[in-house]
Amino acid sequence: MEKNFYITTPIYYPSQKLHIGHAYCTTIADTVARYKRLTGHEVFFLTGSDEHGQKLQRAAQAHNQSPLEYIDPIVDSFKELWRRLDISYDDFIRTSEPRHQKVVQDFFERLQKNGDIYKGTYSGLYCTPCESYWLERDLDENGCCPDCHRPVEKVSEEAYFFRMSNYADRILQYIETHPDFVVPTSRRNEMINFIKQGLEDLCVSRTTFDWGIPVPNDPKHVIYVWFDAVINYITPLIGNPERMKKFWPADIHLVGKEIVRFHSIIWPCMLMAAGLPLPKQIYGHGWLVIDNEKMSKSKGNVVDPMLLIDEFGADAIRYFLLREITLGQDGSFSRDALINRINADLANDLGNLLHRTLNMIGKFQKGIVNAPRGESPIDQSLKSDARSTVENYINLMDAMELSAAIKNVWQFVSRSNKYIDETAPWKLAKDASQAQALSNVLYNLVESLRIIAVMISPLMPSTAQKIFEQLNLEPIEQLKINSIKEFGAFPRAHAVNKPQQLFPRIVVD
RNA sequence: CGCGGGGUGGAGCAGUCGGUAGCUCGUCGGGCUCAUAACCCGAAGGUCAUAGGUUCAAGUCCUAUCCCCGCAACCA
Repeated sequence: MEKNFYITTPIYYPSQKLHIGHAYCTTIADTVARYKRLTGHEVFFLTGSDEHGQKLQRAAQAHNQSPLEYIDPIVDSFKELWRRLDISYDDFIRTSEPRHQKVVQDFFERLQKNGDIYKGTYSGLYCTPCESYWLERDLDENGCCPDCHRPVEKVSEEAYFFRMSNYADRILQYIETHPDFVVPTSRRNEMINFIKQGLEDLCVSRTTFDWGIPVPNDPKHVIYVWFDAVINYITPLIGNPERMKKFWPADIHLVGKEIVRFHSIIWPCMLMAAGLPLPKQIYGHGWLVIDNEKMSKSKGNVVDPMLLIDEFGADAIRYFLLREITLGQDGSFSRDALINRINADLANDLGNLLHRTLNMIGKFQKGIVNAPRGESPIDQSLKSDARSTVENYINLMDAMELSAAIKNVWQFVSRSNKYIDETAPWKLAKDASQAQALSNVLYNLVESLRIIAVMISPLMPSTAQKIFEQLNLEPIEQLKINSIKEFGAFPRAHAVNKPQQLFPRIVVD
């Protein structure tokens, strides 16, 4: 069994604050990373920021700042968001860092030496006031610059090109022969179709601005941001042969559907040219849609994840994003749906299960979990459901079916609530001759809660820890999946704590 | 004919290899009293966008049509 696991998120562009969509993507990656740690993998989880390009240079100028003066606080806000969201990344790449620049320049030179990067002429439609190239289809209805609506002119300039056309056949064949390389299938089909339309060489340098990584030995050119950006995935590894061996090729590049192309065509072609192995999988997730509309600044419907965390807590947001939305498809986000999930699933089902269980142990057994002895058919059925839930959980998580895996856990939460109804501990408590039966029921409930807590720990790390604290168990941090494969590991003659609400119900007026 | 995705009870969604159409919320009725007005059980509600076709059998495969959405080389 492969014991190393490398997962990445896109590196986000610090031209504005991150929105709920970025949080969605990073939450998926974090949950997968935590799950892999739970199953005994050594995990490397990378995220970062993509800091070059004309757009950022302009934004900085507009604020009368140098690019880094402008970018630094925004990148700090990224890191603050990830801290608040409990994102367990192992490294954070900033493409402006020297370690990255060096890797990019080395990469560029390597391709130059192979003859895969050559100097040519780029010709396009240029708007001088905006200092921007446009394609024919970008132009406004009068054939003018879409930004300033002034005429554009045809110009050409010297530029470097990556000989991507040479790799078109190979990447096409690779995608066709590796069904799991681009996921989901809809994206894979899209890529196959795209390549079949023909791949042109890619212009990989710019001279119209200078905020970027200089082309080696030709510093009036800077390297194209996408060429620069995708290389981030190997930056933390390539200088360290041991790490490289452990974690490259990456297991999953998790990306949004709109940039699948860069990751499943351009980046692999670059890797082939450099003689490096290709990542094992590009996973293109869907978008969050707000009230049936794409989220965008101009529509004013951008959702700020930080405000949501302030109001509802990180775990509730994480739960909602992963439970509500089928990975790979678009999903809708709304405040009503979020509150609904929190109340129904987190407060009523899970929170209340813990609360009523601990309350009964306090009331009926002075807060002590007694050793179980013997079992009824109902007990047996609960235990067998626990086992099959863990089994399904592992299968679904391994298949990246996060939503289905979580749903499966919640079926067991319901099962546990039903178990309380079936066994009616409050009746057993009134009959001294049923003391052992009562102990068995309460034991099975805390054991079920322990198992549930471990299963949700990749998804809701702090909730899982809170459950462990209330059960008075050791910290959950280092636990592995094996600890829940058998029912009955909960300690005996064990004092638990008084219940506290995990998720208060949210009252909507 | 640029490419792709989607149309499933009131709402939001799942549906693998074709084999009795499911889940959550909501609605209605019942049960319980340990619990966060929570929990458990039951019921109503769908000609699976439309029209054809293949098949013993189609939400699922094929063809055509209508509608919605995204991408198109800088928006997760």
